[in-house]
Amino acid sequence: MDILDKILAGLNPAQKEAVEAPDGPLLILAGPGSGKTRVITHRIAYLVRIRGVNPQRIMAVTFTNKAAREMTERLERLMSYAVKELTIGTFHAICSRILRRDGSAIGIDNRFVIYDGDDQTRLLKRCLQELNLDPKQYAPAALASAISSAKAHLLDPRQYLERGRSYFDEIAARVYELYQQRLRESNALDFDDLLMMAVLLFRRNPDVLERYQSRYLHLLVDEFQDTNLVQYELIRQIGGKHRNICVVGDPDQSIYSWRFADLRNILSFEKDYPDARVILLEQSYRSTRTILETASRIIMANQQRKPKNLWTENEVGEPVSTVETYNEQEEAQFVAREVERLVSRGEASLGDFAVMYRTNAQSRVIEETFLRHGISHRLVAGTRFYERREVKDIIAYLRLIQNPNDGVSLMRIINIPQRGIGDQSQARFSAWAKSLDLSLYEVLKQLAGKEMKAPFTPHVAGVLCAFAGMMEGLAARSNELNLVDLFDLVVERTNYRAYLMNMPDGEERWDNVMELRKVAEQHRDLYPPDGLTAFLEGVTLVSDVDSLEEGVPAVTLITLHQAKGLEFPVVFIVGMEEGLLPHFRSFDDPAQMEEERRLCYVGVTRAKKRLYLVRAFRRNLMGRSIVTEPSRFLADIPRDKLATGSSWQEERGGVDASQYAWEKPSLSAAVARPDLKAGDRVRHAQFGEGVVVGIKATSNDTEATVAFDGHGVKKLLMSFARLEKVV
DNA sequence: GCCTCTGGATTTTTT
DNA sequence: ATCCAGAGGC
Repeated sequence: MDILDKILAGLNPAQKEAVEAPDGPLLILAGPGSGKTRVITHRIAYLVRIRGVNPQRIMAVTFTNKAAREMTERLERLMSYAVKELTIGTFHAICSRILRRDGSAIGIDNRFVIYDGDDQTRLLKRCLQELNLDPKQYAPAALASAISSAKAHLLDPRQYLERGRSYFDEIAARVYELYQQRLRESNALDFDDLLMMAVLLFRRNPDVLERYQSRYLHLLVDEFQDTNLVQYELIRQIGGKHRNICVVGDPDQSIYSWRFADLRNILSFEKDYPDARVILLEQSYRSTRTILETASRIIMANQQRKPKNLWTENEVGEPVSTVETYNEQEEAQFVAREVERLVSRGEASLGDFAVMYRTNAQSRVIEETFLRHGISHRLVAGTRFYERREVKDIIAYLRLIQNPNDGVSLMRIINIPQRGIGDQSQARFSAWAKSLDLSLYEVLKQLAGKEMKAPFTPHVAGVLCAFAGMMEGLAARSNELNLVDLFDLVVERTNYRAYLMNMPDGEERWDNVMELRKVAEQHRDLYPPDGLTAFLEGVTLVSDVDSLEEGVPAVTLITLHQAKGLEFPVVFIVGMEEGLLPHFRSFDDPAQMEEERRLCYVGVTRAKKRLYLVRAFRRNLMGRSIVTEPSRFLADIPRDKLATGSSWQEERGGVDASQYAWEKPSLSAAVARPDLKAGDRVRHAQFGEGVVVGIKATSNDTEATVAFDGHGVKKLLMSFARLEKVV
């Protein structure tokens, strides 16, 4: 078969048009399941194999490493050679590579370390302390977000201050300035720096930019709707010469505005590149017609959007199931039983299922329930592996070896394992370094070399010297040892195992250290310093979805955000409630509310065959059980798409048992008290006497709303609360 | 300096 | 419910 036929085989006309589009800017607006990844990969194959473009001159940017990996794998099947020569990666990974290579032009030492969110918070707290600011008043998280915003908009502290409109902004600008100074001293970059510094590098060094511009003849960007201003600028810079910029995105799936993703980038694109060819991919191959129409109806309610006309040739499929359960335990049980039911009927296998939720906290009940049911599952995220204490400790040692200036890592491990350097000594140590205007490590080194006398007790001074000596020793060996041996040496010298084994969950923690060692083994073959660099970069720039393997026989538990770009035959979206989806935090902001809707849309469109929208009538939030309202998004689903005739519009808030869309989850302990009715007078052990205001039947219990004399209105479960009827 | 206890706050989403 | 910071005891 002819190569071109092979590349175009199975593509629809719009996809073909995108793949074969001539040079010049290209904007592809692609609905969910319309084959956008396919289009990008096939276009790359087309460029290389038909148009004869040197693969070294193509850059493809993805949102996650996983997407990059998948793209690479698909390309290997399509072109079998030269795939390694392509530049494929996330914005962060690509920028990091650029900065390692050329960052020296703006004063960045190529041994820089990358600070993750946790490191960033630690550093921010130190900055707050130094500025005598109260971390309660100025939450590190809020400051981190302000700084992140500044960087995403390419503002330095001064520019940020100029644009500031509040007292908080002023404080934030001051913190930002100090924070940035500390980063620089530590030879460290945070995630946002990677992007911002790359842009600055290009701005200040046209010759460097020119090198990249000339090299990259073609630039392809996935998930374009989630790019922010820096990323947009970066694309503009690198693609500026040849202007063969191909961006693919779906405005309806833009869910990262809190990371300063800006939908206007899509509009800007058409303005900045008026000659851009716009291609719409509207045929969807993923979901059943019912699911696709449900999704369309949900997203249609957004005001700020361009209408589009998604269609599919797929079968109508099963109706969407909306299910209300009593509480989150029952919600989880419903999911578990439904999984069991479909599996036992042979309709699906474990790997086909995904349970999606708005907040990570929701995963817990599901996980516990699955454990009890013996349903194997994999939790995307959980306590993230690379954020675990023991893992970060070892990483901190290795980072410090690579880059002695890394202040955050140094302070992290200076007393781990315990060396008797407590808070007091640590504070004195850093204050002293500051007064000498030396980096922390520099001070340590001089201390060890007896070049200065320290304002510490002899004991503390001795311990610091020993620590310095150990680090020096490790650093000295780092050039001759491969990464794994270095890893082992760090663990051995620090006696880290014994330290962990002293803890109650030491075994488990030690297992994590060994798991990390396995990651290190992947870089064993690299030349010593390169292995360390590659390893450290890898462990910082990974995301949780990256480790998600396909074909594992387990149910996937995942947040709606993480689920973007994935698909599953059977999807459960749990917590379809006001306050969760949409989340409370978006209630007062229409733009945010539209984003919540898009998030819901993303979730719904992940499903190929079956979709369940589940909610709990009661949910435990911050310790207290509260009564929920069905998500407003449910009201937009047409009746005929649902599993039963139940209509949320009519029954909003209603908890009549007959309204269950799916089979009623039945639990034991059903205690109905038909003898009790509104108006009855009752007595409760704690609240005293009151009047029954309402009675509601739930799936397995009865709930009474009682107005107590002097205790206000309470909702009580008849199975738990001992209510006595007062005659 | 370190460990333990208590009270208080705290939960959106993440490269 | 759980995590964290600060206080107080060893």
